[in-house]
Amino acid sequence: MIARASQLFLPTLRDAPADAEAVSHKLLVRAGYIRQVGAGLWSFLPLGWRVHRKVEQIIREEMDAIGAQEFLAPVLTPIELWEATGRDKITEIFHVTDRAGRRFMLPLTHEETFTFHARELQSYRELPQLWYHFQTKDRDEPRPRGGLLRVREFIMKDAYSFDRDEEGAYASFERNRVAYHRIFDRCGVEAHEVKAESGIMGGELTYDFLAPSGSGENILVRCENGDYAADAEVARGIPRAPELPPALAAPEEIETPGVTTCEALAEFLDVDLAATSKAMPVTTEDGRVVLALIRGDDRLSESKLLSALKIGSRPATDDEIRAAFGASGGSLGPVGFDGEVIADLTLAEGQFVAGANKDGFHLRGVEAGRDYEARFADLREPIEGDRCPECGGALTFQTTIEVGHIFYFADKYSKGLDATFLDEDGTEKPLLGGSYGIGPGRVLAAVVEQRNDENGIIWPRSIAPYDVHLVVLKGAEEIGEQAAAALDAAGLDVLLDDRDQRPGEKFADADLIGIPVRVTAGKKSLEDGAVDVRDRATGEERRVNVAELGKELG
RNA sequence: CGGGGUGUGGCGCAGCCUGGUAGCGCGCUCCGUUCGGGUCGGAGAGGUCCCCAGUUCGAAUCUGGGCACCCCGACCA
Repeated sequence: MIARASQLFLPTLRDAPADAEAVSHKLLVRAGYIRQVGAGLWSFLPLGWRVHRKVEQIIREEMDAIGAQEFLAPVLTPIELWEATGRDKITEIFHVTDRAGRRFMLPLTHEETFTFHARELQSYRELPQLWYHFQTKDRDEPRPRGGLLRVREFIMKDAYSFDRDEEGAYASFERNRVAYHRIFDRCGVEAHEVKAESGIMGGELTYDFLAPSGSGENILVRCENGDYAADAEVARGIPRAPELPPALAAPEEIETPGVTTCEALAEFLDVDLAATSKAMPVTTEDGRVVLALIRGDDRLSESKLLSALKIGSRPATDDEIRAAFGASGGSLGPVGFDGEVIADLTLAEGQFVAGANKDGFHLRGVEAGRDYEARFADLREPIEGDRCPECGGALTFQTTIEVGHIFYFADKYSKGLDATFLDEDGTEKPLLGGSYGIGPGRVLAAVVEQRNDENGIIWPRSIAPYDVHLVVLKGAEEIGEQAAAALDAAGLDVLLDDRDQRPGEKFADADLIGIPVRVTAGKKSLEDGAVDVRDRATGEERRVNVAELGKELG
C-alpha cells in the first residue's frame, strides 16, 4: 500500500503545545498522531489510529492464541447491572438518562456486562470460557494528565475468564499473564510484571504491568540483581541500620523548645535522624484516632497503612489530635497514648526518640514493649538506599505507566449477578472470574516514552504506522515512484513523501514521525539507480539499487 | 476537592503594571529564487483579545462573576 503525504491529513508542528509536559504528549501532538478535544479527550488522527490498530492487532492475535473469543459489548449500560454488584456508587461513573428517564451509565470496565452474559453458562461442561473485546471506557477522572497517559475516554482490551474452580481460574490467569508478556514484547515496550496493591480486598491475585517512562504515576522498585520488582506502594525495602545512642533504663524527658519536625529534632539532639520516631495520627473511617508510628527518616505509605488497618483513614485534624493526645502535632508519641498504636517494623527493637505528648518536650530511650504496646507492620515507603528484601542488592526506582492489569476476582461479580453453573456433583456454584485489561493508547504512549531521541519518535517496526518512509526529492520523482512500486510489490506499506517541500523539511518530518526505515530518492539516484536506506534508530545508511529494494526490505 | 498557572489569528509568544488605531516569529496563499537536513526576497489572507456584567468619552488592558485548559497534590474500579 502506498500513501501519499501530499494527500494525507498529517499536521506536523514545529513547536509542541506549551502546556505539554510528557515527552509522549509533545511528540504525538507534534508528529500529527493525536489532537486534544477536551481535558482527557483525544482524537487519534490517521497516523495515530494506524498505530493504535496495530497494537490492537497484536493483542488480538495473542488473545486468540490462548483461545480467547472476541466479543463486542455495548458502551451504554443499564444502571441496574451495576446496582446488582454495588458498584453504581463509584464516583468516576458518567451517568446518562434516556428520554423516558431510564438510567444508564458509561462503563469504566465491563465485568458486569460480561458476567451478565456468563449467566447463560449452565454446566461445568461449558467451562472454562475466556472472552474479550476492544471497547470504549469512560471514567470521570478527577484529573486527566500527560496526553494519553491518563484520559477520561479510551479504548481498552478487556478480557474475562470464567472457571469452575480455583485451579482452573489460576490456569486461566496464568495463560493471560504469559500472553501479556508476549504482547508487550511484540509491541516493543519494556514492561515489568509486579504484584499490585491489594488494599482492603487483600489476598487476591492482582498484577500490574508497569512500563518505565519519563512521566507516569506508578513508581517501580526493582533490585539491581534482577528478580525482585514491585510497585512502590507495596514494595518492601530493607532500610539502613540507624546509629542508636546507648540504651537507657527508662525514658528520659528533655525539653525541646520549638522543635516540631524529626529533622529539627535530630539536629537539636545531635542524633541520627533514623534514631528518631515520627508520630502520624490518623482518624479511621469508623472514627477512631490511631497512631501510626514510623522512623524519623521514613515516609508513611498510605496503601500499606490501609492494608494494615483494614479500614480507610485520613490524617487527624488538629482538634482531634489535641483531644486524643493533649498535645499538638510535633510533640506526639506512643508513650501514654491510650489508643491503638501501629508501628513500623523498624521500631520493633531498639530505643528511639519520641514525642512526649507534651508541647515542647520529647522522650529519649523509648522502647517498644517496655514503654508502650503496639502492633507492628510494614508501613514505610521504600526509599533510595534501601536494600532488596530477597538478596540484599541495591534497589532502583523508576517512574512508570501502568499499561496492563490482570486480576482474579473469584465470585465477586458472579454473586451479585447470580451467575452460577451446575457442577459435576450436581451442586450449583458461582462462576469464578478474572479480568485482564490493556490500554492500547497507553501502550502506544509508553512506546514513545521509551523510544525517542531529540528529533522525534522511533517506532519499532511492529507498530509503526507504515513500514517505510520514502522521501522523494525534487527531480527524482520518476525513480521515487519506481521505488514506491517496488516496496509496495514486496508487501510493504509505504508513506511516500511527494510533497513540494525542501529536503530538510522532509527529513525533519521523517525523523519526527519515526517510521523505522527511511528511503531517500534524490539526484544521485538518477545516476546509479539506487536509493539511500537509513535506519531511524541508528542513523546507519546504505545504498540499495531500486531493483533490489523489495528483496532487501521485504 | 486543595495549591499554583494560563487563556490574544493554525502553533509559539509580546502587549496588560501606567486604558486611546492589536503586534512579532513560525505556519498559510500568490510571485520570484533555491533544492540531499527546517533557503532567500517580495506581496497578501487570517483575530468575537475565553464568556458575561460593570467602571469609563473610550477596555485585550481596570473591577466583579463565570468557564475552559495545564502543572503539583488528594483520588484512582
